[in-house]
Amino acid sequence: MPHRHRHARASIHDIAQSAGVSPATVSRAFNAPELVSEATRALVHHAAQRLHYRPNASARTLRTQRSHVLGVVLPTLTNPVFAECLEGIAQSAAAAGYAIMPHTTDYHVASEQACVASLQAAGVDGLVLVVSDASRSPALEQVRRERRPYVLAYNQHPAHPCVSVEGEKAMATLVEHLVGLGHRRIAMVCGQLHASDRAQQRHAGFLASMKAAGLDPLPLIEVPFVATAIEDIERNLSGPQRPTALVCSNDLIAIRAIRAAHQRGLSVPRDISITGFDGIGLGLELTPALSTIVQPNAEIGRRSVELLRDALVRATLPDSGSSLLLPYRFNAGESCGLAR
Amino acid sequence: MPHRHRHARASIHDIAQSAGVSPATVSRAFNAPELVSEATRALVHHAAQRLHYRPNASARTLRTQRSHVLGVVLPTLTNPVFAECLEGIAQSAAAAGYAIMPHTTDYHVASEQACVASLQAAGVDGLVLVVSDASRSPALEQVRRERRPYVLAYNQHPAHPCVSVEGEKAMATLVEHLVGLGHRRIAMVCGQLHASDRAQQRHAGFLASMKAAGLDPLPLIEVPFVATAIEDIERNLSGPQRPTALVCSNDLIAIRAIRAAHQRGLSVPRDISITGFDGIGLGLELTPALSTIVQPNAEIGRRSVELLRDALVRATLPDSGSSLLLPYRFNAGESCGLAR
DNA sequence: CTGAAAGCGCTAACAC
DNA sequence: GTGTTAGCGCTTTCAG
Repeated sequence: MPHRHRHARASIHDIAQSAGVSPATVSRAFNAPELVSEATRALVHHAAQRLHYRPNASARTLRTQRSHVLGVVLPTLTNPVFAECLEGIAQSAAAAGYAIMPHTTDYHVASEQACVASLQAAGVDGLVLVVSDASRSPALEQVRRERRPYVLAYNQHPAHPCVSVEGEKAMATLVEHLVGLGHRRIAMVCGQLHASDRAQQRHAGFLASMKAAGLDPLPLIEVPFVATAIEDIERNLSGPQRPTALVCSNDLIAIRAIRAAHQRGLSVPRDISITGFDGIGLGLELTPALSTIVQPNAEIGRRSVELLRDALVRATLPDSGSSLLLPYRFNAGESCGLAR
Repeated sequence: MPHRHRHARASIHDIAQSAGVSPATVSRAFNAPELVSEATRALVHHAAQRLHYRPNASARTLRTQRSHVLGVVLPTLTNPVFAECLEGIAQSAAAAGYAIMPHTTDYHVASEQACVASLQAAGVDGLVLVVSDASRSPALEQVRRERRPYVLAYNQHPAHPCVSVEGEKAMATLVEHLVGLGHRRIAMVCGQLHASDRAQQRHAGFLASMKAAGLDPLPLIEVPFVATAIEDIERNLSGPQRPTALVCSNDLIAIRAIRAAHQRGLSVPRDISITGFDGIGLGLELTPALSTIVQPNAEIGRRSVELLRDALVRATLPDSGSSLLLPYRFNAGESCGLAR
């Protein structure tokens, strides 16, 4: 078979031969140029360019035990929060010379663990994770079995290195805003509460600030399935004691709540106020613009990577002491109005 | 230093020793079990389990010249279209035993090429790409320099293997819908037309079907920057000859157009009709729900991976002959109404 | 400043 | 069915 090797990639050996030096020198010319004389360095670089040389990543990884790949485990990319975060991760990883390998779990706890195992097998140098519940997570146990740095994004837990915002406090801001607008009958809407520690924290913040305001929260509205979420919410929007405000555990749910309200013939914010949480880019461009907590989603991703990279260069594991609480901001938006 | 190797990962050698067989047998037990007797297979698996053995990916890659990693190049994850597509890619890649490495280009053509180069260096087995313009793309030339399979997603070009929908035809559906509602003064809104072959195709479809309807298209409204898009659109919405319908090149722009209309005091769809394109999940849940072309975004990702995987198992390169045109559907939505 | 040699962990001929 | 051997492409002592 002719031309079998026509497109075979040049190896360090080929460069060495072509430049008339040893493979070791070629390696040095790239990885420790200061150890090589200017002349040979030029020789090597020319040969490399001529032959389109690219060092073979797996050979290097095998030898150095460093893959320069970071693993990422996220619930889904269908929620823009995580897509925005991943974009941040991708950016800062690329800037630091790392590639990323993302996996999505679709909120399945078992899948979280499988993703971690698969990434460990792939030999990633570190992990950024968004887990359902940091306090009891098989995935995190799996992570800790190996000596590899990891950082949690969005999760907030004293036993782990986390990059997050203060969800409980942020939620208080929303409730206070609504109370200030005269709302008294306020209900919270969330997905499956038990499936997300973030939702739980936001719920805790909701309860606490309702109490502080001397108000009784209306019964929690749980909408476990996307397909039926709008109807589920709608069902809670009738009767004389219907809520005048809905506090949603995230922006996606808020968007569905707005739709539910409209289907009930309620205008937002005139007849009912609705708040979100997350600050997805789209939410701010909607009409009405979402009243929500804007988290720095891309920044959460970027900072997670930075923590990892720091740990990697120092050959130390990040611990809960390196956790970061990033500032959020309240977007008044247009989906809240005076109670009537 | 004691315990230096306490957490070192077990190698195939360790398993061999522990099971009392040769490394080759261990390898076979995993990769070609039928070549190994039941008894030794059990022996090996027990040893592997005991020592938490995970085959080292880079060693395997180095040896077999197959990384089982697919590279992905996308404009951004901030547009849900691509996030949904990446989710599809991630799913089917995982199902087929592949990991993925995504890179984002933020629509920069130079960055596209850099991403490809970096993925090639990383040794990916194949590439899924969404490029700005398939007809003149340095990234694609870079790809073709190496003998690795690649597939374009969303791009539609006769010289490349593509997974896409018929953008031009789909756009006609939208225009016909508007014309059927009595609209005569219709304008198209898009980002930078020259920066995207998809926008160009949609624009061509717009022009063609306007012509077919015997209508003169209003001047194209280009909104190059996200930050000023809403104002840019707003500026085109006054005067007696203002458009009664806006055809937007994608859903994100449609959302901004809706906002622009509202800021001008125009109600959608009563005073003005607006169409999108893409079918992002969110768009269908908005109020008003977007009138748009729904592309099977996750499916586009999945099928791209399938094409790649087929090529990989057959050791053949996919060519333009394997291109796939996936069905789209028209979502009437609520953002279009009768012209008035 | 440069080269020789060993080996990272794995798989695939080839023997037996 | 199983073992032996060689080598994928690279980096890193160790000599010189």
